[in-house]
Amino acid sequence: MKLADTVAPIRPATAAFDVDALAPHLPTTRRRLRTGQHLYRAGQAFHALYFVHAGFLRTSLVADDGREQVTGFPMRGDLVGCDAIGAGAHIGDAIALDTCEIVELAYPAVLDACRGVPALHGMLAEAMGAELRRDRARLLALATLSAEQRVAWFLRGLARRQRALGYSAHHLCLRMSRVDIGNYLALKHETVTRALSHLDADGVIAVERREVRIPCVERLDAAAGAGAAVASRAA
Amino acid sequence: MKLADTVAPIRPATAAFDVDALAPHLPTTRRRLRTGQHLYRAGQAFHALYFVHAGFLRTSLVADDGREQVTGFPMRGDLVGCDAIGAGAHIGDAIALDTCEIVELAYPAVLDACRGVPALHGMLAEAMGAELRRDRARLLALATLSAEQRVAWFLRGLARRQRALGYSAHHLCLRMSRVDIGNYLALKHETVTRALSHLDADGVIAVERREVRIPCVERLDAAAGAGAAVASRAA
DNA sequence: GCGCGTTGTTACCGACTGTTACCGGACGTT
DNA sequence: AACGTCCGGTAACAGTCGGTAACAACGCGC
Repeated sequence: MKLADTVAPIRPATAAFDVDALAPHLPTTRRRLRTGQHLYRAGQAFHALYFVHAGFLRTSLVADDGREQVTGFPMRGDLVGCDAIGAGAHIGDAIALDTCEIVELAYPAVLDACRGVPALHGMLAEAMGAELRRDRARLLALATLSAEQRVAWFLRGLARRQRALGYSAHHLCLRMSRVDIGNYLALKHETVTRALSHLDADGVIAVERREVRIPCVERLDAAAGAGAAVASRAA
Repeated sequence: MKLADTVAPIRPATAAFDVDALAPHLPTTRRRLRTGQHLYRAGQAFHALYFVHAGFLRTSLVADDGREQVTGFPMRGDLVGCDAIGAGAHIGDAIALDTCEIVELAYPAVLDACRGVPALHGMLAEAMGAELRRDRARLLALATLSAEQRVAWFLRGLARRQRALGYSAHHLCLRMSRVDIGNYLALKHETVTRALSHLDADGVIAVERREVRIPCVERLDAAAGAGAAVASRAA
């Protein structure tokens, strides 16, 4: 049975990591997570990468003193856990924001599987390269953008990913709390609220709790300011 | 001829990437860069990774509108250019801060070389994983630390890497300008100067232009605050 | 020597964001 | 229904950092 037969296959342009092509060469297991369940926790032994087949997660880096930095919100088509390769243990948590379908790829077995198939050869390295580019685009955004621009940049990124998966880019459902968004963007949750309210007042978006409507994507691009430029290339 | 015969070999604990073990299986070329010369520029076709055998560089991410974000200061033992894997072209500049000895590793040939030798199998993935962890530790530092703590955290990281390479951790020579440090830490150069002056006034360090003495590493750790905790694990 | 550009330092002011506080609503538990 | 908790929104206040400016130190070419 193919991995992606319950829903439409993920288009190559969307997924850096083609788990369907890999599956025949690697024994994979599927896991189902419910909201709030952990995929892994900081300190747990690292023995597998995880491919998100459906659902949304939140990944974080956890410091020794308990401080937490949200590193991303993986969704369908994303590969999770790469930052533990070479470390032996996971350096942060991964928690489900809603019901998730996860494909578990044993490490280092996944290396052998890629090795055996020329077409899959650089796939893992390319997926990790893409993750490096995303991290650095975010660093640039955090370093150069104001609070309001960062929030617009964040919404813009979510909308683009939704659109890449075939959904509408004009309506978002934020699975994460204001605190999570703030942690991701190096802001406090009050500031996130302020920025969302202001963008709403300006007519750029329409916010109601965790529902966001984006009438005009171009206006959101403009609100994200100059930082928008690099995201399109690095995404 | 071995690659590392002009100076002492790099200890395995220091270098995530063991270029000496790889060399017999891959035709490598050496390049020499002088201060100010570019190793690559944003937009150039990506066809090789670069291993720093000696010298210091500055890598950056360049946005479409020309804004630049410094992403790191690679030194002896570091692998440069990984963030271009899968992108086709380099996403930023790499410039020499002094005379550099660079080993050029053709891509994707380096994948084949690793594939042929079991011992080198996950080496590239592990080096990239380490880079991901460094990026995320930096994100945590930028998100949680004050300006002065960030500067202390930066100096502390430099000192640790110097010590790992066998040099003294009590004396640093900053190859990069205040502007570069500020860009790396998401601060303005005046703020970097202020932080350095304040740390000097407190007796934590002694600064004179680009020379920094660190009489007591523990005091620098303390000045870096809580953010110091994660760096040791993620570095 | 001299002028000039670059880099580094310090001071002052103001804007942005963090801090604190309080309130309301949604949700689950007893 | 009553209660507590979590999440979200708003407001007043305070602190940090950026913006600007002026100046000093150094390197460079003439």
